[in-house]
Amino acid sequence: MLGKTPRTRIQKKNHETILEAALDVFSGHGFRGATLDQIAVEAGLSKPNLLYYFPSKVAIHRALIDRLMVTWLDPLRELDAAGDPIEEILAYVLRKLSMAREYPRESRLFANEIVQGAPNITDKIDGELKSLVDEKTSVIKGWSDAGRIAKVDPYHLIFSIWATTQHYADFDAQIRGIIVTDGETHFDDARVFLDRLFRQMLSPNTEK
Amino acid sequence: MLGKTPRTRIQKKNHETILEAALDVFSGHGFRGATLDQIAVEAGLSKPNLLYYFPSKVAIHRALIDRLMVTWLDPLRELDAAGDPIEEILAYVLRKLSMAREYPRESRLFANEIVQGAPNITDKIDGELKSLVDEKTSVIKGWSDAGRIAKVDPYHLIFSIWATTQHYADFDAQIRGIIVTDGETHFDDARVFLDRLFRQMLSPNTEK
DNA sequence: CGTAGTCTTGACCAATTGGTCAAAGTGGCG
DNA sequence: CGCCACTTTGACCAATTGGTCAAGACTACG
Repeated sequence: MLGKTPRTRIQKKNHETILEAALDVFSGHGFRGATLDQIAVEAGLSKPNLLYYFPSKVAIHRALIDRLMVTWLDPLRELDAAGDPIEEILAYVLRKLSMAREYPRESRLFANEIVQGAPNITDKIDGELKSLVDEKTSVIKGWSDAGRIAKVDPYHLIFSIWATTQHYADFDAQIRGIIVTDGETHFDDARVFLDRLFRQMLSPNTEK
Repeated sequence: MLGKTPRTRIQKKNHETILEAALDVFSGHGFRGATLDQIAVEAGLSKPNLLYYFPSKVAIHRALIDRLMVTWLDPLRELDAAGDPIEEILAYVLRKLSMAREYPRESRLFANEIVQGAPNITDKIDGELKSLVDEKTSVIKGWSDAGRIAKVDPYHLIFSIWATTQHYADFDAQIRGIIVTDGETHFDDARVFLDRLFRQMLSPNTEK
């Protein structure tokens, strides 16, 4: 049996291979829709071999979620209370948009989980996620109260940033059906659009 | 066997009961995660009885999607080229937000499907959805070109409206974990926030 | 009533799926 | 080389799942 942390090189490599394959399969089919056989094939391993490295299907899923939860929240962590308010928030928007482009599978993994009621990650949502959001919303509220940005509900600001950026990863299939460009130019267009959208709202001078 | 349309009263009733139960189960677990037994229990019918009214699991899912596709696009259809541009778009935002509150299961049904690559509805996306969006974006572009609203990419405007409004239904579990209010006041807050967000962006006078 | 069509279900089936296990490899180190 | 821990897998299992079927129950209608 294996301990919590991989020790040998071969363990490290296969651990990685499995998680990579599992990310593909889980993000594309959801937890229930994914099968160990699919993951095994994708990883180039046999099913029992998978279960030599991870005790169960849920354990693989859990390991994925645990690992991703960290990097997923990084863009928000970097929001700097000491920086220029508007530029800080806009930089956060761009960071999130970049993650949607570069890590769409991770985005969909979370989306799948949350759409179905977040059965396996309620603890993480109520825990680290909530506390981080609480911290950053109070920073934003500080800026708002000081008149450095327009008066906005910081929670809904963050929700709208999440929604608009992750949308490009999570609803990619829909977007590709509507915008038929060959390349991925819509990410550039999205960058321009979202910058404008949030800049307008945050700008404090445009008060009535 | 049954024809395409229910004929007797009892058929009509059970058809309805099944679709209602199926909406619950499919929206909460995705297509693959949902089981006929769950739907049967939820509907208060036996599994073979389900299959008396629908030939297969996919047929139930298909019937749901078909039925919902119509009403789901209604808010966009109502966007009136003859109305006041800004108020038309803002009214559309509110209509979408209302649907997210009143029909969260429908929203999640679509979300589940699209996140996983829209395997069963690509035809509908490339068909009615795309043509409707094309039509309305050209209306918005007309307003934009005429200077009646700010210059914005109409496609990304619609995407951002979809994203921000549906987010309240699809990511409800996350929102509830972060905003701990007892009631559903966050829908009212969202209304205010989104109105402001999009009004600012669309307002033509705030040009540089 | 009776009977023909409609509706319902218990029993059953084949395929899939998560997981087990014992036995067979394989790598590295003295 | 020889040994031992680590790694891999074919065969197997019980549970679940979508779907079938034939027999029974119900309903409407003459």
